[in-house]
Amino acid sequence: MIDPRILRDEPDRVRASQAKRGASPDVVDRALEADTARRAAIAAFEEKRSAQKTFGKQVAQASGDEKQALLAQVKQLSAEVKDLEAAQTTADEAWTTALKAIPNVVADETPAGGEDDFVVLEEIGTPRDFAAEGFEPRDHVELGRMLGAIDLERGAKVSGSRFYFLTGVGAQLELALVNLAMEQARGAGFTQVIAPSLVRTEAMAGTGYLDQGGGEDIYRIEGEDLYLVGTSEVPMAAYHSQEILDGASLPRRYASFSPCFRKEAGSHGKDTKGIIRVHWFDKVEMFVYATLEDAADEHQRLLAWEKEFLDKLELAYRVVDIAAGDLGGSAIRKFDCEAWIPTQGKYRELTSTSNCTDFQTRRLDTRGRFGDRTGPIATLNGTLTAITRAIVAVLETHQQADGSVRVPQALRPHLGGLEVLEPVSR
RNA sequence: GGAGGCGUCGCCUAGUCUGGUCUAUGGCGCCCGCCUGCUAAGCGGGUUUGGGGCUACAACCCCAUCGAGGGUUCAAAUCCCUCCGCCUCCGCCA
Repeated sequence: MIDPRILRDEPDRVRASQAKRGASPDVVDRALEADTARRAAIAAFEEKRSAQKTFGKQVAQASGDEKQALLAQVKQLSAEVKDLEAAQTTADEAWTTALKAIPNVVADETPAGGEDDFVVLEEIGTPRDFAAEGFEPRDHVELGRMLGAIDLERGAKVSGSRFYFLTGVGAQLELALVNLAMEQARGAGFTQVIAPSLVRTEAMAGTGYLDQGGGEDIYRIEGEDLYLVGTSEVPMAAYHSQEILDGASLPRRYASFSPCFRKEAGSHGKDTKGIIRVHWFDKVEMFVYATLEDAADEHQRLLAWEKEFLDKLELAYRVVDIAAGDLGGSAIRKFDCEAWIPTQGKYRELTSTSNCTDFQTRRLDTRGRFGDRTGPIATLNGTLTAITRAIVAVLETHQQADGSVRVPQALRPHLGGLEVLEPVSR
């Protein structure tokens, strides 16, 4: 949730942000009304409660008839306190609901508009010209089959559509990518984490995911208060919930591995072929707790680390500044790195990094201690590598005419020195 | 999964049976000051968090906060219920 002070003191800033997202400003006024009502309810309750407490002390000291007389008087007061407390609770819940309905206030730099209004910040590398090389590129499905790396048929047989098995060099490739990512993260001072991929409602709601379309894309475990996470951003955001972190310890950087589960409910018919869009994949995610002042700079650093990794995979990609309407509700700004996918003839998202400022920490009750006071802190997240999409980009980009795939230099040490993935006969 | 025990303001801890000066005890740690060639020791003071009022987001006043949420009561750390977590034993298992 956003800072209530911004809502109170600068409601127009919030309205402007809503406009930039292409969303209604009504939520702002509803929240302001709820705030006024809540504060009135608090004042009413506290006044009566204070009177009740004073009375209670007299009761404790009195005895006999005097005590009975006091008890008779205070009984009515007690009933009033109870009603006012209930009213306060109701008003407070209404306020929280209204406040949570407001997405984060987007950054000034964030482009206005929707999905198609992104701004390309830079293009790195040059897409391979297969025509000039004299052969037609195979897509990752065919390459995966030839290499014995990806088994979609059996994935569908066992688990249904949008599932896969990684086999042989495919499995090796995943572990190599994970190791390369973790190695880089470790070198940059990140704490490596293996995070739980099932979390409680509290954690899932804290990141803001349940508010976006009511969690349509999220798997829930039947009969239990557990959700399967779509990213380890969720457990890592909840990791320090209800904690006060030493301000001097910031930024705290985590590189977290976890499987990710997504229903992909809203993407029927999209990317049905291959492993571009699947119900489950593994991912190494960077997650950072930082000061509010440092958050924008840290966001750039996360982007730099993402680029460093894509450079190691020797991919052609571009960096995109996502428009306000296409941001998650938690983020004020988001950069995607999109790699060139030869057989699709376009750039596809491989990594994504968001600056969520204090939006998540407010919900999850994570604060910082700065000297003798406590204050809000920021969270940021960024993909180091999402395995399936990395595999797609690597296979398609580095394929050779005979269906073999050249292994990028940086990956070789993690594949036992393997320089080329060769087709296998099955 | 079964049985039992436990959860107090950074850490440890008193208090819970017998509800009411608990505005929660004491120790450790930490912070400020005094003392002191320096350090240590000693002495004095301070030290949960959130919210509301008023305001300079100070001071001050008030409310809540004893794992969480309900309930009983004039009054709950204390009694009752539900949930969560931890520990011990048993069962099961990678």
